[in-house]
Amino acid sequence: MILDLQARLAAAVKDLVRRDLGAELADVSFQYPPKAEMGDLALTAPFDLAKQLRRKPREIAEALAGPLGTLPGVVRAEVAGGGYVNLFLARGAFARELLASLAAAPKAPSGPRVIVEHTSINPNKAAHVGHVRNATLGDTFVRALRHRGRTVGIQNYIDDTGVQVADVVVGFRHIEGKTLEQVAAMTGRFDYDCWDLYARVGDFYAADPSRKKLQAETLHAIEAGGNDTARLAAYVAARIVDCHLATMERIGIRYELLAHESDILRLHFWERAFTLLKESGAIRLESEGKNAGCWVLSMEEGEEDDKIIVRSNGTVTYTGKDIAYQLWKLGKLDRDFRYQRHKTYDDGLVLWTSTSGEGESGAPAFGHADAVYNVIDVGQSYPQRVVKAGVAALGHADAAANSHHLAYEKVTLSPATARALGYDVSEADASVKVSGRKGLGVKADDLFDALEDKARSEIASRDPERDAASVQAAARAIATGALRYFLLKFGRTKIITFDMEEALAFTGETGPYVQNGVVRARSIFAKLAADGHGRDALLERARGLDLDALLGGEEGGEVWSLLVLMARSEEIVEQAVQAEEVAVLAKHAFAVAQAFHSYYQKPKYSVLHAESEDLRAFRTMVVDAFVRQMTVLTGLLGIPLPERM
RNA sequence: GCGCCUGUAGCUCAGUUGGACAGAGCGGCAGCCUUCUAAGCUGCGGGUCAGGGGUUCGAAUCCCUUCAGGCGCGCCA
Repeated sequence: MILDLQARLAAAVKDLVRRDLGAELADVSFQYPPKAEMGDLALTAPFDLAKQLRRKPREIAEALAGPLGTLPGVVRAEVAGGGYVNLFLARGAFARELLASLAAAPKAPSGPRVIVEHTSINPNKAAHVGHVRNATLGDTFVRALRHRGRTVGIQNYIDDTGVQVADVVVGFRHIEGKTLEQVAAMTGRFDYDCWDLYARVGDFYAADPSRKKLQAETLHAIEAGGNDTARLAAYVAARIVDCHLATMERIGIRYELLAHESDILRLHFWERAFTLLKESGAIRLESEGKNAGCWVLSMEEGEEDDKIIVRSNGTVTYTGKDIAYQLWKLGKLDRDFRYQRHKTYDDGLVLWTSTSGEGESGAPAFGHADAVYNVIDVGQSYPQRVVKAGVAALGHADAAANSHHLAYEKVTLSPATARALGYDVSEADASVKVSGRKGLGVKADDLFDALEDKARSEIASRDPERDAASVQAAARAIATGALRYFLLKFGRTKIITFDMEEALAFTGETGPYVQNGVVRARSIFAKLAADGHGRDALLERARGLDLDALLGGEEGGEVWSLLVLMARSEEIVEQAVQAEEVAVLAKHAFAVAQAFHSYYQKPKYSVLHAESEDLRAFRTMVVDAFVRQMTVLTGLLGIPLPERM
């Protein structure tokens, strides 16, 4: 909401500068004074103008302060520091505007069409914490994009023909000697069983390197299709994907399309892309040198080596296939998948899957995006740059510019956590790498179970009488909030050294802290109702209050700083989208909750025991605004709000 | 060798396009529950922003350089 105000003020400031100083300001940026007493918005224009006008910032600030103080919505302006102009806003009007914006319905998506691809776990074993980091980042980014008006499609890419799936198939066939029927008859945690089996396959190859040829044969059979090996692989991948979907749904993460590698192969996306790349001259056939016989793509920037797209034996590299797929996402490949319904979520959202067989009618238009965000770990930066270069080389400069790699760092394990998982860790190690090959990692469901258990026991220690269903619902919400906040509070370029004890924290800068703020606020309404005060009547009464007066003074000042912080929310969401950094959202939600906790704590600001009906109405209004704002913010973070903690 | 990322309080991390005395959580110490649930609040202590140089009215932030750690650079996927 503060963005609108800033835009209005910026225009006024430009006019003023033009009229009084005869100078042009390109941008007017606002900052926030370090202390609330210093003002509500800080204008840095005098610094920007200093060079242009060859005058001291302070002098310019003094010249501007007078007229700035008379702008609409501003009650006074003060010069501060070396040349800031601090604006004091008209509190009543500002508060009314904020309240109106919080009451308004969210706007329907109308902006550019965007695809976000995230999760994309190899379908051969259970998901681990690192995968949850990917999914949480992607899911939260989607929520932020939608909030800012983008039309977003969520895709999860399934590499069902890769070497990882082949390895598990080798395990089933050659270690365990199982047929498809026997595998299908397995009960229990299939993804966990495959996790262990995958680790055993690593040992199996290591014990006799000649066994590696089983991997090659299996991979070949999977690609060829129409045989028992391929059918087993398809079964394993499909069943694991369903495990992953169930795991992610526990923390509120859903998808709209499962795009399968096998369909990209069968529908010949690559062949079409190859034709386009050759025709446009984007790739060239090398006749000599180390890459003789290969089709290569020149990397634009720097002295980088050419990237091989088609090998001298005529087969395409992984990166080549990825270029084809990216072209499809951007609507630059005149091929399409066919689609089938995979499942319907309980709220009616349909998850579609790609297919190369018969398609079903009713599928929305997938692909054809104006912008694409691929959420993939930072290790894939180079291939992602190649994909982008490939799109650009085809002459799609805009599409290439709109191809984003949302790169994030890995999750490693703290020595303590690795030891708890039964691994020997030397004293010197600061962290331990997760390894699917070794079966070393914290499984997502195990972590979530641990969080739920902890939440249940915390609840039980506070309220032993509470009924089981209510405990379960709250425990689930708290576990989700704790996990999502934990994974979101770090910047995405930061390696997270995962420590079980730290992840299980429910106090301090955590999801439960944020949730608890809202729960406490809501409990005020319940108490009010029990005491015979209607919330709606109080809110109605608040409409008639003199907010300028109430927002002055000691309590008013505290409320005012809470309102200003809340008003920054839209700006923060936009920042998260622009900087592709959702951690700022998490930090902001925490800051708002913190400001509220501090205010709420003081008995003298009690809503229930307010000195007058007007004060009660005023405080009710504040609490209501906080709940509304936090509902938006926690919704963006995917942090559910339990009825009670 | 080239490229990217990271280095800020004892620990884990924030720090917007350069801006006002460098912030939070945890841990430590001292307090606050017949008071809207204490998963909370208040106070105290804690920093040569890895080192050095430069640009600027102003640098944790930009440039150069050194050091330390991580990742990437394959006719693997």
